[in-house]
Amino acid sequence: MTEKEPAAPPGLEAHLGYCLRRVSNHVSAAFARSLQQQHVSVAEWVVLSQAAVRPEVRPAELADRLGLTRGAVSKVLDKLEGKKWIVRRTMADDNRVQLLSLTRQGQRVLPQLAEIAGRNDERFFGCLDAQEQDTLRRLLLKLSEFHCIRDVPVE
Amino acid sequence: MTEKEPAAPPGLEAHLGYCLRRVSNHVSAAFARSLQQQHVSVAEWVVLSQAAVRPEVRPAELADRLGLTRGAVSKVLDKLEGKKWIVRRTMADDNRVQLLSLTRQGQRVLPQLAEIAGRNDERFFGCLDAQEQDTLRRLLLKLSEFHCIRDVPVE
DNA sequence: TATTGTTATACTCTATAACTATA
DNA sequence: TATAGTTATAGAGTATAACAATA
Repeated sequence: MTEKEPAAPPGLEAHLGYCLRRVSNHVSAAFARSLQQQHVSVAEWVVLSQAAVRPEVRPAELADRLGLTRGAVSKVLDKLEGKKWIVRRTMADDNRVQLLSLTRQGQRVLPQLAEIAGRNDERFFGCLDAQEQDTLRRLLLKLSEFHCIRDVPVE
Repeated sequence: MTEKEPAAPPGLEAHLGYCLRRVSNHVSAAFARSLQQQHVSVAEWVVLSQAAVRPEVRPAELADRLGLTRGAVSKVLDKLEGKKWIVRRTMADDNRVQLLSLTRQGQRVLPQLAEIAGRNDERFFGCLDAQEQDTLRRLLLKLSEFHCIRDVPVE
């Protein structure tokens, strides 16, 4: 018996990164489909969530935090503004800067979207018991912290 | 004190799916960048790996397995054939069908790409000890099996 | 000049569906 | 008619870089 080759997994499954991606893509795709039924993209959900958590956030800060260009953020904001979920206000001191905030409608919609995310989580991770879920979360957080992953994933 | 709100995580981090995606996107992006330095896309790496594991595989089977359309697979094959890493042979019994196989050059390149994947894994998951890595793999496999995830992720 | 946000353009990846050829 | 693979077209999403307004 060799030590290195498990013989069964035919190459790709040997890589942890591959296993992670396979599972992650599956959950994310399901989530994206659920959102899409409400005509919401993942980027919109992430931007809306971030704007809710950081009142008066600026587009530039969102771009940094999300790992997108300002142009890309600008377009997402166009969509969210079109839905009347956020408003862009010009800062009094510096007219170049925009301050973002959720409208009442945006505040009402956010928990509905969060519930979609919650249901998606439940459906997918429900096959793990509480302790396993905890372990998984702990390992993911350890990886996040070790590598200083602060970016909010959009794609 | 409320029971539901952990107060600290501001919304997004409450979702396991979100944590998973954040970590997965980070590893995958790093991997994609490493591959790109060799002018190889993730889709090309996946298709090449699959063709190596299943000699004489047909494009249609790859499309099913990868969750892509046949048209998309056709284009990836064009690229791989252009690099002389695979060849398409017409099946003798049925001229509609193609049988794929790696060229000698493709066979030589594959382990080099696998090493890139390996190094990427090591760099990223190295902060977990052997047991933690094992636990993570076990949890991911459990999720894969429970949800019958067979698709090989491409994006 | 430097900075914030917008826009014009192009690129990549993928799907849909029409198409060719074989069966 | 049905099937395997290709190709034409279109759409989503993003980046790059030129741009306007402001500082």
